[in-house]
Amino acid sequence: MVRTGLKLLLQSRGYGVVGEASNGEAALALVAELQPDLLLLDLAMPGGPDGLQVTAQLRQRGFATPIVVISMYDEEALRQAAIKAGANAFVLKQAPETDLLDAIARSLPTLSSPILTARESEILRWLAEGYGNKDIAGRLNISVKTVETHRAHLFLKLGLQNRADLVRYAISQGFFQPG
Amino acid sequence: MVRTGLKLLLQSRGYGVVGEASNGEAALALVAELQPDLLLLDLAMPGGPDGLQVTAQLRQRGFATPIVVISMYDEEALRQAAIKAGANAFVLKQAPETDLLDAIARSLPTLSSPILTARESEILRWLAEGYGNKDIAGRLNISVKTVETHRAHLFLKLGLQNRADLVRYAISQGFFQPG
DNA sequence: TTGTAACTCCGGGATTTCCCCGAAGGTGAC
DNA sequence: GTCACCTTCGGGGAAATCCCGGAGTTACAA
Repeated sequence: MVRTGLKLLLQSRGYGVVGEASNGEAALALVAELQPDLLLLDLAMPGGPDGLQVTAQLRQRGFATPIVVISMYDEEALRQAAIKAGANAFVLKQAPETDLLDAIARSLPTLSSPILTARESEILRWLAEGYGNKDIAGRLNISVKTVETHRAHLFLKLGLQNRADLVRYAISQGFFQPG
Repeated sequence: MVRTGLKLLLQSRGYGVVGEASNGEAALALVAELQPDLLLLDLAMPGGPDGLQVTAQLRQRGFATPIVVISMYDEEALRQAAIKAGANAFVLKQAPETDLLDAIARSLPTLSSPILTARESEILRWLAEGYGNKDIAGRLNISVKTVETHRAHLFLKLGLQNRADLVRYAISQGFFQPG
């Protein structure tokens, strides 16, 4: 449940979640299998190795995967232990989500999403809101043809096929909420 | 952070989140102020009254607000205490999100959305996925005209204007995830 | 039995919108 | 200068949309 919530949070900010594990054993196996760009790890896990041990294990096995550790307890000792074990960041569960997103962003310096020009982003918003090419052209005082060109570039850059994809992409990027 | 995740999870299923509180005091005040349709309550909260106490307090004050309690610990005594205090459901944090959604659905019996026929729901899915009328007609072995009829009915019933609205509606109803 | 209403299916025809092709001017980098 | 990119635009064909309209089925009520 909590994992699903976090997953949605991450997806809403444009991150893809390639795997989930409910315990330390599974986490270790999954990291080896999926080679993710980043690992989000809860210190407290049921049975088996806890977050600290998973972190240490991964580092011992040579994985450089950035690790962001989440903890329910705000104790300096825990923080230092996590960092010492090899974690890149330590975030409290009680902290606002911006803390987590900042920590992830800091730990993921090189990831980039397709780069859209200002005009393309603008038109993406309108398209995803459901406006037709003609409406958008009117608002921006350009021709329908120009809007179509930008739309085509959006499809190309984002690898999308249709407007529904565009809506989902915009939602996943946090442009707005579905409801 | 966790609250934001849960919020997204709920929103992705069509529920609106009208308020959030980080402790028991604030929760009590917010429920009185906002009169929500349902209260999602963590048993463990920092300082002040915990989830059990908040539940009991609300019932003593005459609030009939359905309460779904979330707990990290799978102990029968806790479950019984929560129910006895007046909670409508008890869900474990480790449980899959469907448990939470089921519990909420059970506690919110009277909420309804527009009634779609089987065919309409089917076509809504395809439309929201981004398929064209022609594709859908081919898949379902019906004519494009029929697809258009169902689409028109969907717009009428749901009060929507365009396909983007349809996508957002489908997402908000949990037909699929945006990402 | 006879409406009658809802669902599902389909067509014609006019209109609008979308989509794929190419292309031209401007800007900035090398 | 050349090259890449952004932004702008048009032609032409495909698709979707928006008006109508009707027909067969089921189900339920008068």
